[in-house]
Amino acid sequence: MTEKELNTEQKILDAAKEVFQKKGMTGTRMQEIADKAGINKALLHYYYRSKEKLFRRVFEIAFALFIPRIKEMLFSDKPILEKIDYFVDSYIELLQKHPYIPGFIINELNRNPEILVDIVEKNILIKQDHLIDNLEGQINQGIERGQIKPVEVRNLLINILALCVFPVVARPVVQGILFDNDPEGYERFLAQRKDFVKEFVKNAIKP
Amino acid sequence: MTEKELNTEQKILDAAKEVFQKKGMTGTRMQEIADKAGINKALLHYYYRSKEKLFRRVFEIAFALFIPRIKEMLFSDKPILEKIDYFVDSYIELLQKHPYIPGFIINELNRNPEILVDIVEKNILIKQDHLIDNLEGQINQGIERGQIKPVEVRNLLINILALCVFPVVARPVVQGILFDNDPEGYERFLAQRKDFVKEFVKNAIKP
DNA sequence: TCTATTTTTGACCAAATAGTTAAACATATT
DNA sequence: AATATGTTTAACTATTTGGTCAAAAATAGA
Repeated sequence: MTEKELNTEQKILDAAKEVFQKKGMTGTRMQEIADKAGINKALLHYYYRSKEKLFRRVFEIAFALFIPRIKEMLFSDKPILEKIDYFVDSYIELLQKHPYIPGFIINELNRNPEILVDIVEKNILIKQDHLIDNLEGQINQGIERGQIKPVEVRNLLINILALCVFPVVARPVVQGILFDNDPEGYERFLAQRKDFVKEFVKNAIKP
Repeated sequence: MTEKELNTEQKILDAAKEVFQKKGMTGTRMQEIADKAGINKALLHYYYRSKEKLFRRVFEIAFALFIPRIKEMLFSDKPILEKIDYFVDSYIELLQKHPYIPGFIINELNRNPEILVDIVEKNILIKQDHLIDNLEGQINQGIERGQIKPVEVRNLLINILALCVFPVVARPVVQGILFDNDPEGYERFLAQRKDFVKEFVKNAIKP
């Protein structure tokens, strides 16, 4: 029945997310996913035909989760300084909710960059040219009005992303070396960082 | 003979570096390393006893490569602003020479954070407490002298690292989406970034 | 040159792993 | 109740994989 089918299908997908995102494509065993979902291994192949197919599904869902905020950053028409505040706040919040995903995406795309080609193909949002034109316009407006100093769009965008993503992705190293491997201490650090990042970026581009 | 032994041992290590750093521990096959080294698979086990041991060796060497610059950043006694310039320059240069290593380290530590414990144990440099005391002192000095605004050491340090490392680690995503998958374009972008990052950081902490 | 030691190899093994199949089970339809 | 359809399982297969071993080849020492 549809009710039950969706349940099992969803249970599999949830289990697959958990294992794939933590151990990566090559580090994941189908048996572990089956165990975590509480079902037989053959059922995995009944719903998703192969490991690769299941993996793609998980990857696409994970990737899509981080698209909307980027899209807002690029296309919404808040003034630039306001936009930075909003983006940093909501992106760091999202990252705290899904800390494994960025590392997962980065790692898997490094292993096989082709995955992105397929995704871009499916996603009209990021397929279009002139992706950054709108944001660039807003930045230029800010410059003309003397609100910020001249700054190249992509450099700025990447810097903001870097400041948000890096502490989550490199957590084991940073927590291990600079925080004496204390998870609670690192958690407090992350919570406090939102404001630091916002001020850091805005100061950096202040005229 | 020692001459030949070192040669084979080194050939294996070089091949192992290449494969492990690109495909990760779980994605690597011993056979592939043997092929790349041009030797029999059994020889791998003759020189390094197991996949795990060979992997550890590769990981430790890769990790150690990125220690000295961090050490300089923490312990040398240049004034803070000068130090930032020097660190960003030399770190980005190092990253361009070894673009696969940071992603490799981040990924493997995510898979198994225990690795870092062993490494810290072996490395007196990063084992010591009060790692950041010296840098903190220099920052406080800069603040007192009115050269920079008040800023928390770890936040600043992590921001600098983030700005250097992220564009290399997340290259497939960023190049794919913001640079139309053009490697040369991205290469030019990276080359030009050194100066942008230095100015960005120094502006961010300007009083 | 003869012998001992080290290096290298091909053949092999046991365990793990993605995927298959045929049958059992459950559910809906009539 | 009988049948058809969809779901789940246990058992199995073929292949891959890390690792071993005994013998061959190369090298060193006498």
